[in-house]
Amino acid sequence: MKRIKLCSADELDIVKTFECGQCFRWNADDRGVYHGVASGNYAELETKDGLVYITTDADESFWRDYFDLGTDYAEISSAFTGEYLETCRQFGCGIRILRQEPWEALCSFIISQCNNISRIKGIVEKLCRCFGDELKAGDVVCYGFPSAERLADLTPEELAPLRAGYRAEYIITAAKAVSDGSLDLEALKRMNCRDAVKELRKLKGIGEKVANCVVLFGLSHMEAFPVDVWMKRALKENFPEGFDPESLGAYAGLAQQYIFYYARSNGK
DNA sequence: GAACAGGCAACTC
DNA sequence: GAGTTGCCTGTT
Repeated sequence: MKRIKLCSADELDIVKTFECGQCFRWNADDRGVYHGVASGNYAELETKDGLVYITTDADESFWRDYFDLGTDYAEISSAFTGEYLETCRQFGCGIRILRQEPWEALCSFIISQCNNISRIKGIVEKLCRCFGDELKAGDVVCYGFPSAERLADLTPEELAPLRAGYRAEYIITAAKAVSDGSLDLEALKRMNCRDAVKELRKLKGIGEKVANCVVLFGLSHMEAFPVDVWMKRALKENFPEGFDPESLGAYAGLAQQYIFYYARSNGK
């Protein structure tokens, strides 16, 4: 593996980005180095002297895209005005909206429903170990996210060891739809956000919240605005007269992530 | 043992 | 259409 200087720590705060609830396969070791897998590529990230370094076999261009480094977040978030949004933006600065694999995002956010992060991570990890391809990067052995094709033929009984509960059925339903072509995730990327959400919601077990997470984190629709119980609470407290995400424009999803991260960290 | 958790579907009025 | 309930599992 090679070690590359990726970007400045201002552009990418690895702690905030990996801990803000958008992804489930990145974990820090006791030295603060994050280890993870994306699209079958293993990487380690660390911050040193204001710079982010990445150790990986994959191309730098892959990771630049994954971390959305071509987008100027300072510029696009200047549209988030008002005291509260500015506080959230400042608090969350350095968060990147990861451009995750569509299928991985769909499957992961199905698992996320009514679940806490550590349990979600545990289930996703077991899913990869049981059904994903083994990957080798240097001395490290890890597992890729299993394809929809691989999961489509499984029975709920075969997924039972994951302890995903009633979500197992939803995973299989989604895997079948993706593998038989009735749900074309790449096509959803090219659709507008609202239609993509509508398509995803046709699947059993995919509601408004999960669909919005999938389009934001897996399909790069930055205007998506997932609202869960934390967001509901935060918006109610700070915008008692109501709040319209469309007022935030094409990058509402970034604002959502700032608000969410602030709410989760402060309880407000 | 009961209540609850980053949600959804099915059912009620 | 707004409100209620069961659902797997794990934690408190």
